[in-house]
Amino acid sequence: MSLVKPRKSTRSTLAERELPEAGGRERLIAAALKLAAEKRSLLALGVRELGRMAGLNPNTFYRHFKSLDELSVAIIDEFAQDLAPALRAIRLSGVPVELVSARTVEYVFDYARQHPEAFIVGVRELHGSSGRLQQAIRARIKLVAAEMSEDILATNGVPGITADMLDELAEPIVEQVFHRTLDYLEEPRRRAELVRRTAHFIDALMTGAVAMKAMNRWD
Amino acid sequence: MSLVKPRKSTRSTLAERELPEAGGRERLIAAALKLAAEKRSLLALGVRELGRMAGLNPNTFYRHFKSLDELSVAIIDEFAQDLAPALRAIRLSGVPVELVSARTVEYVFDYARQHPEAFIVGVRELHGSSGRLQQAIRARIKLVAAEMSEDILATNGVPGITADMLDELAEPIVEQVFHRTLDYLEEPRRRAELVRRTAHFIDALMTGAVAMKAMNRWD
DNA sequence: CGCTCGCGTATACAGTCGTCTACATTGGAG
DNA sequence: CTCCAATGTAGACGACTGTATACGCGAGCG
Repeated sequence: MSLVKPRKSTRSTLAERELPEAGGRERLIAAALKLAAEKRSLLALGVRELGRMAGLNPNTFYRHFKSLDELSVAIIDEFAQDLAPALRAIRLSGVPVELVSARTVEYVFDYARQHPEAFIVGVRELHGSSGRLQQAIRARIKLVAAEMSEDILATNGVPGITADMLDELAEPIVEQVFHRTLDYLEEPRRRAELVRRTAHFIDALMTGAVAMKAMNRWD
Repeated sequence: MSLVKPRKSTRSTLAERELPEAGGRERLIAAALKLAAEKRSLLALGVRELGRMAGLNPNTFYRHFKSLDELSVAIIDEFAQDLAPALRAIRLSGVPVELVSARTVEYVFDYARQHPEAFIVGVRELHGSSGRLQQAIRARIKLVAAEMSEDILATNGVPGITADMLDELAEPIVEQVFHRTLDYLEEPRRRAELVRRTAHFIDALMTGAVAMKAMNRWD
């Protein structure tokens, strides 16, 4: 058994990420998010402007990433990992069914408040010109939607709704919540209303689908 | 009464727009749409790349537009004018109520097929980094949504629905249709399904809102 | 100790950029 | 006819770009 002490590098641990002396990679990621939220799509950023924003020489970029494409994918991966399990926890938490929508929406919106740039950039790239980034983000949306569907069926959260129906409705719902995070970030005075409206939207969609099925208008 | 013959210029009429010899302005607009649909936001395009795409010297851009911002607004104005009246015509046309959603969705999707770049760019800029363009596009969405609300109420198209409820629901509906145009453009094999699903979405949302109101769950 | 690797910097180069200035052509008005 | 406006081109300039190459430093290993 090899007892090799790992080589220490400037790749920071999670704790270090919160320090101003974070490593080059993290500084470039933070710089990219900030610039993409303010200016242009991740893939339209410049290596030199990234370097300036990160307080690094532009060439340092190539020490960590082969391309802007690789940087972009790394960013999406980084932010997509925490959210889905937390949403699932809310849905399986025993919150009264009538409140699940509002609680979930609140959670997502507050998460967006903690990572505003990630959400801004996420929504932007979902509709951007890079098919690859779109697909990466859409895959995450599909995952959240699939879990949501499973949970709703498992808990009988919406009596009368079927897997087929959720197959149609889950993604538009997740997407709508995703979009509304930007409103939530931009309009602090309307926050309570946005939560209420978004929860209404979800509940109305589910309720209507069930009613339409009962009337044989869901084919 | 002054009988002044209007000065002829290279500003083309609508018929001329379809000729390869269209004027500089139209060529720049077409070039901008094409580039923005393929590459980057309108405001991130370059004057020289526009010139190249339009087959013009880059300086010609400044003969027609003060800035990329002005070009962008001109593009949005150009494409927003035809759609709203046509949608209204469908809603007021006497089509059976159960079919209005599908007919409207079909019309919008086919319109998008005739102007693919405009829709691609429209959705992109709706979520882009230019607050001004966002607002311009959102204003058009609000207009379509407001007219839709009026028409639904005037024709009693959705019995039980109120102006308050439509105030919440109309824009998400219009926005959803707008977004789905891109799927319609990108996935020809799924076109019938996309029409059906989008119409379902609209009908379910309305039906659900009415049912929730009847249950006193719409506050 | 010397060597290697990771990560940072500096310099350089060729290319591209926006925009300025000047010029040219055409059509229409007086 | 001359003059002016609209619209197009060419050349120039300073600034900026991505990326190649070289160098430097510190940590860790043998």
